Amino acid sequence: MSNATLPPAGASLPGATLRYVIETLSTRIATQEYATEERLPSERQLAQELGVARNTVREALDQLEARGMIRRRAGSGSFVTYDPEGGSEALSPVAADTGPLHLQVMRGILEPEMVRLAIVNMAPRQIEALSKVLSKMEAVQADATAFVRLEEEFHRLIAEGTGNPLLIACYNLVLDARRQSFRAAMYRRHLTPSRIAIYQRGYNGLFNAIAARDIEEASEFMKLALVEDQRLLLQED
Amino acid sequence: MSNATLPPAGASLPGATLRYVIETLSTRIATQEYATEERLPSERQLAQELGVARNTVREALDQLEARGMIRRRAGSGSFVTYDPEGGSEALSPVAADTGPLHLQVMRGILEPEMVRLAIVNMAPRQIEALSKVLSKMEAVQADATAFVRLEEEFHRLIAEGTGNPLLIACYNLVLDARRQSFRAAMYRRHLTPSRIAIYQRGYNGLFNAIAARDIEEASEFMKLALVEDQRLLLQED
DNA sequence: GCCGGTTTTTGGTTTGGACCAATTATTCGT
DNA sequence: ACGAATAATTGGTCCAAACCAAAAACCGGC
Repeated sequence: MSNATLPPAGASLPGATLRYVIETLSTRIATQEYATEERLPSERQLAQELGVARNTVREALDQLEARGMIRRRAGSGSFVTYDPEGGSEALSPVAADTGPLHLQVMRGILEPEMVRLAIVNMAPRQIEALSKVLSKMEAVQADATAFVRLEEEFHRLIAEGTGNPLLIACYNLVLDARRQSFRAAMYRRHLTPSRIAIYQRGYNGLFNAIAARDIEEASEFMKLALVEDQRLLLQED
Repeated sequence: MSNATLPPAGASLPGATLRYVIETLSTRIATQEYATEERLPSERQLAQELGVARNTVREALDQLEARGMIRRRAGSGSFVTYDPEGGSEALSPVAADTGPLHLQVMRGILEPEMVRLAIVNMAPRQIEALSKVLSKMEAVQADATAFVRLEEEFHRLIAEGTGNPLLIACYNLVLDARRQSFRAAMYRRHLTPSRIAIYQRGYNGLFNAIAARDIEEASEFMKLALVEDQRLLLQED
């Protein structure tokens, strides 16, 4: 099973590696790729497969254990305790009862202002990180899952670009909810390659506006991306 | 490897080293050997002094930070936040590093839109709840602490009036930060009775606009209240 | 004086390796 | 076959080093 998602290579931003491992593993658990009660690969195997040090894998497993998704037994292995049924949820309780419309409204409020703040606040280094994510996006246009994850990373970088801890915290909640919505949408096969191409164009324009520090243009592109997401998420079946 | 106090040598029990470091440091903090607000030695120094690796020191500091005993700032150092006196209320980590300006920016983004949404969404019952809080505010104008608490309740009701769980969650973070800022401001005696009267007038106007479902008017009153808070919180000493 | 750049210090992240203890699998003597 | 000794595997702990970015300290020229 090639579950290749975000290549850990490149080693761009601090915290990126850990997040990648956590995201990957928790997704595999949530999607039952590692089924309930099943034993997941040894830490050393995971480290090799994901191309990271065992220490990092352990750090990730620590957090999954804290979330109650796995349980570890020395000498034996790590076992999935998460069960998609039975009311035990692994995702943030907020995201759980946030509908697509709620999400859309909140993004409409936050994102345009967020870009404005980011533009006047981002360091060149952060803009470069943004561009790196953009390149990765072009490279994975065939893989909708990977694309959505990179989109999220892109947005996260913009939020962090504002340098406002409160805004970052709030937007993390938004991203949680967004991830939730997109899981459902992708399951319904709404994210087609042609759509991805449209998105890609939007992000390129957004990035150029940011790099050029063109506030109004960036804000407009942000709104456009939102409208596109709206089409995708609120689409009828 | 010579140690000053409790040498971890001898028994090589698992976890002994970490526990030793945590015990040592938390004791030093509890006994005010590292006083409140004071900066404690750098991780590298501590590692050398205690005869352990920096990794272990960091692990220990992680736990002390989780307990709310210390707070770390990259490039600056680790500082004792533990205070043997005081109500010992743990504030959210987000609120901790959110400055007054960050808070103000975020409120400026959220609140005007929030009122709009609330107005078109609030049930009569919720409006009545608002009015009750308003009455209580008039009754406690002499008590600044109580007044601020009621203000928070007023805002929370508006947020809940939107019926948007995501927005509510975000705004809870904002309120956390606000509480934090106001603690400092009240300590500096900036919230005088005459100021409270001004606030009260603003809230009355805001409520009337909401009750009349006048969106623009309410949004304006909300912005006004924000400006007043700004005067209070960003005031020079 | 004081403002801007450079250097140093400090926490943050990741890697890689070594050893330990609990568990499981394997092998061997009878 | 069977059970005990043994080896291999797995998570748990700790160490050492390298590099990054944020903050602070420093320093030279206007």
